Amino acid sequence: MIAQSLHPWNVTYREAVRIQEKLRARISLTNSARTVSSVAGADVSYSRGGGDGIAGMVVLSFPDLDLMDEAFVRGKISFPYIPGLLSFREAPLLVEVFQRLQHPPDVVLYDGQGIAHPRSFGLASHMGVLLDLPSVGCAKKKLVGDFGEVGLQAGSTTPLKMKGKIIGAVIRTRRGVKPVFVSPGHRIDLESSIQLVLKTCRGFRLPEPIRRAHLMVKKNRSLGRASPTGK
DNA sequence: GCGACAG
DNA sequence: ATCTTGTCGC
Repeated sequence: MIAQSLHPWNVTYREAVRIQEKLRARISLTNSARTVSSVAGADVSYSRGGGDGIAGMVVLSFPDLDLMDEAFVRGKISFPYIPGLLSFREAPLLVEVFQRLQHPPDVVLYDGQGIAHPRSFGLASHMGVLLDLPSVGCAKKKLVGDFGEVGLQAGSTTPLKMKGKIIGAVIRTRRGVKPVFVSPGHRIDLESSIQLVLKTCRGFRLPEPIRRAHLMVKKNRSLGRASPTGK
């Protein structure tokens, strides 16, 4: 159970930034999982206008990537989208959906940044700290940082830097597509983050866990109302 | 003041 | 993210 008092979501921009600056100290960039036998993917989709949304998570075996578990939850989205504060908009529902999983994963891939963030505390890092579970950020666009050309071949990577420090990697997960931006979230290092993303790709731009979560969430949205069990 | 700007 | 038709390519 997550202590509500330590993780308030109804906050102002200033308070949110303050929380990030405080929680960033809890991040660990050392691998904590001896072995990875399951990898989860998370995603959130919104309804038009943005009153509420649906968060979903799928757990796949690793390295086989067979479906082990999945869950989704529909709820209100109160915080607006502000670059740098995405977690205050999506984390509430993501924490809820995570708690509905029957089989917690060894690591979770999030559709957003890890430490490749203005205050080194993107969505993946925030979720990792809240759940105290290894996490990796895999975004479709960069939020911060500079990088050079990325090889055209699948698997090519180039470092993402900010103020001279390597904060992540830009990865071409597939030939002919735009690269993705990977950065460790919590309890994992950059090299392992990169390898995890590459090993979970199955011919698509996005790693399978995130891709499956995205499809699952979007499917349930079209089905209308939420399921009583959320599963 | 002018860009940049996860989902 | 979401709003949207057709279209190019494997």
